[in-house]
Amino acid sequence: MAAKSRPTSDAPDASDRVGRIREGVTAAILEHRLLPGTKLGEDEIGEIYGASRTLVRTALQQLAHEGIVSIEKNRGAFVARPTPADAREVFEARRLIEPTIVDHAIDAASPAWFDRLGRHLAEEREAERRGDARASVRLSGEFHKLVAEMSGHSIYLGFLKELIARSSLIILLYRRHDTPACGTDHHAEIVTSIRERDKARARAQMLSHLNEIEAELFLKDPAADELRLADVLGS
Amino acid sequence: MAAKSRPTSDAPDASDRVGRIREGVTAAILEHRLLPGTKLGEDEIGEIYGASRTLVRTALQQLAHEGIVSIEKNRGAFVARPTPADAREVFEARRLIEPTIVDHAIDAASPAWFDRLGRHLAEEREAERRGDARASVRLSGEFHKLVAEMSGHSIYLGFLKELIARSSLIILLYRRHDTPACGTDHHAEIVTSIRERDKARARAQMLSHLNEIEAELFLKDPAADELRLADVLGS
DNA sequence: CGGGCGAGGATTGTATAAAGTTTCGCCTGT
DNA sequence: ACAGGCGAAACTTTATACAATCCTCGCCCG
Repeated sequence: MAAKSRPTSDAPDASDRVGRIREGVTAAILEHRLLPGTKLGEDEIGEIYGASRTLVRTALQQLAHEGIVSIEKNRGAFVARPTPADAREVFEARRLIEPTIVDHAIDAASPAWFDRLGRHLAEEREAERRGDARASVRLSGEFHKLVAEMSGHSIYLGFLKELIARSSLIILLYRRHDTPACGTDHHAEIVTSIRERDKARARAQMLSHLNEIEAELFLKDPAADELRLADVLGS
Repeated sequence: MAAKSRPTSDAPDASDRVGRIREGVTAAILEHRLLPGTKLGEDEIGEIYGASRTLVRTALQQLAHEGIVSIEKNRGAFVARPTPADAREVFEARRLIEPTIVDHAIDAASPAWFDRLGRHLAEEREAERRGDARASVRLSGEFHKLVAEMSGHSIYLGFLKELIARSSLIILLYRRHDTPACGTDHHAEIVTSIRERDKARARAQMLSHLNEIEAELFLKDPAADELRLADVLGS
């Protein structure tokens, strides 16, 4: 009973002010309204949410643990700037974990979950139709979280939340062109496989889905003049 | 950075007081000096470490995120009490991640790492010889963390740290008999496979090692009158 | 005119104090 | 004698004040 089973993706407790701050900042980061490297001043955020610095601080610490905010001692908190190496690690971890998650999700599938999956796909299509790139990225991540919730595996869910948050940041940083269309189709295919309880196909589809997402990225590794400079100075 | 004085879980910066508190409490929990369910009062800990409640609080929040401390609103922090279901999830996650970690460790293996592995095995044998069960459990966990460090995969390392911390708690809660002897041999076998760069064998050995650890546990699931009562009331 | 140096301002880190909530003991009423 | 409620103490939570640190900008010197 260490962790309560929560039906939704995150904690939407209206009374929990720390949670509200965390949610708000997370959403702002994942929807690309806050760019990597942006300073997150404590007073500034506290002013916005009408909260004291104490609460802002705990929220920022939680986000730092999730990997989407980096805290530098005596400097403050900044939106994290994942390196290409980070990106590769994140996607490798996702390729390891998510096929297994789909497996479990199929075991735990029920009509109620099918409903939720269907509704989510509709939401994704709707955002896609509107051309709302921000919502698309957010919903794309939430799809994966939804599958993880289905699996009923709280540890995998926790890990995946972290990976998803970082992934969204990575995608927005390193995406090559604006090609957000293909993702939805993949999701629909995966849902079909889940409905038909075809584990092998679902796993394969999830894997190739992740591979395609990563393939759309431009992970300049030893390139970029600034990066080389920073690397030289850092070593 | 390769040769640190202490290969403990996190950064043991002497100047970082929050880190010291976290290390101290973690060690106390993992060595079974603090039993699950024990209240961790902020004043109490602050007194011990000569720190203000502010610092204690941040340390406890970090430990809560790691899963070895549970914070209940307006109640305080307690040593986490993983359920049998939690235990199964933890070990399943370890069976998924650790074989992959060994794979990467073999890729990154170098003489310096072999040295560290050898020294660690010696430490484990020494603790075993002394019959120091507490040190044995701690070192056993640190072996797995060491392999994860070798892999150079920071995300896997972070995940594994969480899993190891919870595992230690689980083992101390649910172990059947006192059979701490077999672990060390497995570790030595795994190191041998790493030295010989035999990935397949290393993976298999890691997997069976984890299976044996879990097999030594007694995970009473739907038993215990109290548990049933709590379940009924909770739903 | 360029570069080092120091004071000022701003921001974070830490401690302390006020406010709200829970818990435990005690007391009363039946 | 026991159940129920009231009240005080202890704790967590939140806010605010203080101290330390770092960055910026202007000044002085070479």
